Amino acid sequence: MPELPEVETTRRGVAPHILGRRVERLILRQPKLRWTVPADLPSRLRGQTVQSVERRAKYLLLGTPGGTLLIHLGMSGSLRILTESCAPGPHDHFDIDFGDCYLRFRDPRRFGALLWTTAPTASHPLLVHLGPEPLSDDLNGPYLHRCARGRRTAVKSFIMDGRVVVGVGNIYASEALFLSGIHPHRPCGRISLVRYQRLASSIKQVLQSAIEQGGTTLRDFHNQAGNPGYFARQLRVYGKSGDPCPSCGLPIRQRRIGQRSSFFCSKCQR
DNA sequence: AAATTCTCCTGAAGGC
DNA sequence: TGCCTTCAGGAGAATT
Repeated sequence: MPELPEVETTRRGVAPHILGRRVERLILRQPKLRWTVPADLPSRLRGQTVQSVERRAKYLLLGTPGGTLLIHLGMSGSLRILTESCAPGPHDHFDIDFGDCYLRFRDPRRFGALLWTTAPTASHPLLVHLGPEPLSDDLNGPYLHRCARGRRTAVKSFIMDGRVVVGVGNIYASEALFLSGIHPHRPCGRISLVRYQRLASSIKQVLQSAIEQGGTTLRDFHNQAGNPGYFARQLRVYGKSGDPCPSCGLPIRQRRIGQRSSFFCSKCQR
């Protein structure tokens, strides 16, 4: 599933193809996504020029003179650049036609989104309450420690809360907590500043190395095949229930925290 | 206010 | 082989 690293990889992959390009038309085949795409979006988008391709959290933001297009890949979404016509499959919900190339959105589970806003994106309801980007200096130990003060929620749910920090999905939450030796179930308000400093750098480390893997996907971005190696990430605990802990050898445990599968070592993580 | 539960959807995996 | 059930998951909305 697209995590922040893959959204960033997608951004870098599509940007050179669509920056400065004029939208000939939006072909909307399936408007029922996470939110129903307004029927007038194709007419609003026609003729707009893409001036910027940015990312905020897991949202892709295509800036045009008339407004901004927000795209979210949800659980199963992907964007591809097509340079020649290719018959759409059943889950190819929209194409943005730039004349000599298309940006095609595919999303089998339809948890993704396509939205349009004419207001500044920073004030958009979906973005305004978002916490800092994980790879920015705004995410640091003191910040997390301060945010967690007085709260009793499990630290894993805490770091997956987009109001605290964005882009830490279920997989990377387990990985970052393992790297920093913190038990995912520990109340977030009962963790020292020093441990939060370690957690902040673990989050950055795990996301940064995943972005570097995303670079592999980037190279054959045009391939039909999808994401070679994407699932072959060096995961230490995620999905490894029963496997030996890479550090101490005890079996990795699995438990649901906040309706999400969580993986950890009960000896190495306290 | 904070925390938990519900919801959208379909492909994959497991059971029989 | 194939049908049926269960589960996973991002994140906003609803509920407690």
